[in-house]
Amino acid sequence: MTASIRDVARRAQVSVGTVSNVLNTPEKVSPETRERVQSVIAQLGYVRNDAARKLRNGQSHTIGLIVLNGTNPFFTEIAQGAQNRALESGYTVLVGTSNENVKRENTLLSLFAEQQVAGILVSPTGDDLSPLCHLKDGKTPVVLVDRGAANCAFSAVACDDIYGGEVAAEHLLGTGKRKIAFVGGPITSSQISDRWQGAAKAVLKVPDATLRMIETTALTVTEGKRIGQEIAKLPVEKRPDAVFAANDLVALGMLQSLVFAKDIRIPEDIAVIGYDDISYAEFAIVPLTTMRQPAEKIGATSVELLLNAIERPRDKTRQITLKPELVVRAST
Amino acid sequence: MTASIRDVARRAQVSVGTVSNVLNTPEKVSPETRERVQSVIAQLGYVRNDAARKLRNGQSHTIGLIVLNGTNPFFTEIAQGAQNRALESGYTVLVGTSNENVKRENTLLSLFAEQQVAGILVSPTGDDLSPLCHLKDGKTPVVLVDRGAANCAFSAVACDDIYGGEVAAEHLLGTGKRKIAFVGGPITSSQISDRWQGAAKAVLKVPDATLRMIETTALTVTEGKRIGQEIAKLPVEKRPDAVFAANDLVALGMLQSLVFAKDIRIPEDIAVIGYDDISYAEFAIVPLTTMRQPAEKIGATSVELLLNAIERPRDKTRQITLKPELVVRAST
DNA sequence: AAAGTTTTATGAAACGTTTAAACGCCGTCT
DNA sequence: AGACGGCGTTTAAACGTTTCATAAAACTTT
Repeated sequence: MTASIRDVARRAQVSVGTVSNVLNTPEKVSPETRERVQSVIAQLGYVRNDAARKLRNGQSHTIGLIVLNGTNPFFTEIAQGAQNRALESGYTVLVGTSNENVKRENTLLSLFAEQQVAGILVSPTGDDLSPLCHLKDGKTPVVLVDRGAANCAFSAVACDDIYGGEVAAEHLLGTGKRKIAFVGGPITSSQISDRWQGAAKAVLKVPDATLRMIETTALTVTEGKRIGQEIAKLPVEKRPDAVFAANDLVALGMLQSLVFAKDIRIPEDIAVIGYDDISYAEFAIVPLTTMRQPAEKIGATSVELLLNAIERPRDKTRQITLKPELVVRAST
Repeated sequence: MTASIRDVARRAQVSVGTVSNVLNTPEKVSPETRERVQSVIAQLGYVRNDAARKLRNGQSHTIGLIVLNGTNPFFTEIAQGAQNRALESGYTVLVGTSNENVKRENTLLSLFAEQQVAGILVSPTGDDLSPLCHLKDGKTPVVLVDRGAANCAFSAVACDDIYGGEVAAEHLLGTGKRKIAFVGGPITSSQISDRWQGAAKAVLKVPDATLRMIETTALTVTEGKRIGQEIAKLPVEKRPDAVFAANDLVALGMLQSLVFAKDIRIPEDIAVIGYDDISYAEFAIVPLTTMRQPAEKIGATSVELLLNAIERPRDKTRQITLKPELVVRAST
């Protein structure tokens, strides 16, 4: 149906090998032949068959990326950063969303394996990294995104969530707040538990400060809204005077409920801080104070590490940790 | 390096054909053989080589999607809807972002062609659909997303932007506003010019109402902010009393500038309406009135049409038009 | 028991590309 | 004149599947 390298060869009166050379190593072909072949290629609208190519030389120029949530701007920015960096080196990125679902993550993983991806970028859902180790043994490089590697089995671009949690809590304490609620979950995810730990560390340093955990089932706007409503229903003395939301989505949802509760002013009665600094945090109903994570940079750096691992498989794995940064706005 | 179907065959003491049958048509293989083969597959951790598979039977189960802006939630929702629907039918979606750049769009197009995608979903950047026609002649089905097909060359899932523009403007006029500014651009994009036309239609029906165009270079938050500042700088009598932003991103940016201008109240002095109803519109500093587009449904429907075209190439192309819906919030 | 039918397994060809080795040609050097 | 090297080109094998024609074996029917 579509023109193949053989059709081009016939039409240009050369062998298939020569056409292939025009495509891959043009300097090996004499100028006249090269031009003749190129004009036939244009004429026929020939495009390389990537499947045959991949099959022949065993590796593709595609890398797989698995994010936790395809609609969270934090992750779409990571994806954007990754794609741009990958494109620079002639790689394509296949993006998949696990929705924090281990099964879906594994489906994607085997899909990627079937595609013979050159490497995989993954923000893992659970604590169990064994499917990934399995892949690694099979020689597919893997880089962990937004997650530290417990041991040094993987290269990783981590974000210092303990530090981030600490800074966030310190900021709330610094504005005079003492009854802090941490809203996030499920706590099984290491990002969340790290942020919690960081916050706990900061709170311990202030004698009369307290920290409590309000657990969500997912880090979504809807969950944030729900928790916000519950807090608004509480009698005034039982309410926290500050909320540390585990990400901006949750914070945005909470803001929404709290703002419309009639006896709550933000930040005077309840201050709210989020995490990630998604683009919409700035435009929220009350501009949201948050811990900025350099999402694009995370994506780009991950690709960088992965390309490294692809090209020099014997190199040691590398762990890069990026620090979040406090951005103060009206909500605190 | 990695196990192939031949390794499996040898280990299971059968021919390669049989292994292939176990994989593709298990009912043709006797239960004992099948189990033996399957256990060897598990043992060896064998995964199909998709490249070889594609090569052999000429078609892949991948479809390509090109969106205008990978960070606009409207498009990420379309992508989400498309992926989910595609997954149901065993297809994978390759998502690319053109950033409204014709060159990048063509790069992606040829990338997809090399991947032998089964079909392409595209929200085209310019008015020139000839590269797409070219593809179509090459028998790759193409479906236009968020864009009507001028003639019937393509199937398309369009959104009735003229109607949307009209409803939006009518709403503003209905709240007593008379000096309306349309903020959007570049006007070359058909979505934008349709919305503008719709608005013009509504304004014409009201004798003392005026409509003017303020052109942006891109539909981004940054551009919205800039225009907002310019409007705030204008002397009061020259200001519009209502703004129709061509999408929510622009609206959000404008809101940001206008809210912090000291002598402007929203919606009393200036009302703002957006377009798309991205999830963050609801949580904006002033909850944003907007025209809701059913993004997920657009994605899912597009895939539906595309699968149809893939399976029955001779069928007539179909045009589906979805209508947006007015969502009134505090900004008007 | 022979002929026919169904079930199950095999073997080889083909998909389109890349690549290493081989080849022929021409000019240069001994 | 013969050997040598470069250059440009061709040839053929390989990559891992699927498919289809064929063969062998196991039942059914006369």
